[in-house]
Amino acid sequence: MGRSPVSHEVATGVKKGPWTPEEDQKLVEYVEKHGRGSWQRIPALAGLNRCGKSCRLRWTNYLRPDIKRGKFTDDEEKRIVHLHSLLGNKWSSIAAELPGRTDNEIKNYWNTHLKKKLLRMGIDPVTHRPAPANLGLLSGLLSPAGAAGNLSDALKLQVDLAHLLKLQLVQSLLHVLTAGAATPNIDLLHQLTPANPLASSSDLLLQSSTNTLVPNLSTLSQFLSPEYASRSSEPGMEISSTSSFPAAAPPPLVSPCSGANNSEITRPSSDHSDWEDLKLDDLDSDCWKDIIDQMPWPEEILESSL
DNA sequence: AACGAATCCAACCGCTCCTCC
DNA sequence: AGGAGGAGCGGTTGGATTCGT
Repeated sequence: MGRSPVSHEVATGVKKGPWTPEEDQKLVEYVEKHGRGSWQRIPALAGLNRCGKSCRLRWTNYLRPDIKRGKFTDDEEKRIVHLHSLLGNKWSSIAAELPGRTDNEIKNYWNTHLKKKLLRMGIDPVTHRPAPANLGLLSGLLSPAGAAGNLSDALKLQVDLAHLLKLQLVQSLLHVLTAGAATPNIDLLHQLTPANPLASSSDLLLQSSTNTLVPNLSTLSQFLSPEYASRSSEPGMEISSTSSFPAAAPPPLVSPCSGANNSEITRPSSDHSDWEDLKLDDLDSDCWKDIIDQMPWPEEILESSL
């Protein structure tokens, strides 16, 4: 496995390629006895003909005692997808949320399994939005030329697209509320609930595990939709404001790098189907103008996906 | 059974970031 | 302030393994 051990003796005499069991043993024994210290000095001190970088990599990706080996569980898969939607290719940050897994392992698993899985589901693994090809198909069917085909299929797809855009709209709303800042836009949050007795700061905001403030989706959802609010309190439907995600967390449809601070996981998650239940039609208050102004319009959403 | 294609994943490379002086 | 050196990160490579014909 890996690279061939032959012809990797560079001019410096430092060995490259796969590690032998003897080398592994030397490194493990040294680190267990003396701790990590300086990786640059470890090869000489441990009696290894390797560069420090190679030792660090071998230790962190393979020899570390707390490494969990074996297949990824469904829960781990979901968490990787969810975290990737928030953080992008920040493999070390993703690995930090999955005890026992290394960034290299997660990266490999993403590239070999999860990326393909998402593509099969029609989701773009980069943006976590529906794949461009699907959107193109849908928008094509909505045009007069496209509607010339099977009408019921076209109507069904039109409904799907409407759901899709509504979903994107709500995701964008949350993005505006949480985007790129340690604190959400408190003014907008208050405008959301002008006549709502619940609308105190403590009701609207929660403190996350990273000590940043995030919108309290439970309160907001009561304003948005009583039906949603009741469902979100059901077991398994709780909205989390911490970095511990619900088991059924879907891949959000927002871009992972669209202005949000990647170092902080502050965006709450919820179940896909719940978003579709949101009743945007019920909302006719002027307070939405500011929020809508900050959102990408559907055309822009489509353009950015195509 | 034999062969080529596809897939997997450990390890390397080059770059950036951080710390120290 | 800025240069040097070390640590860490993300992307890529390529041999081993598995799959398909």
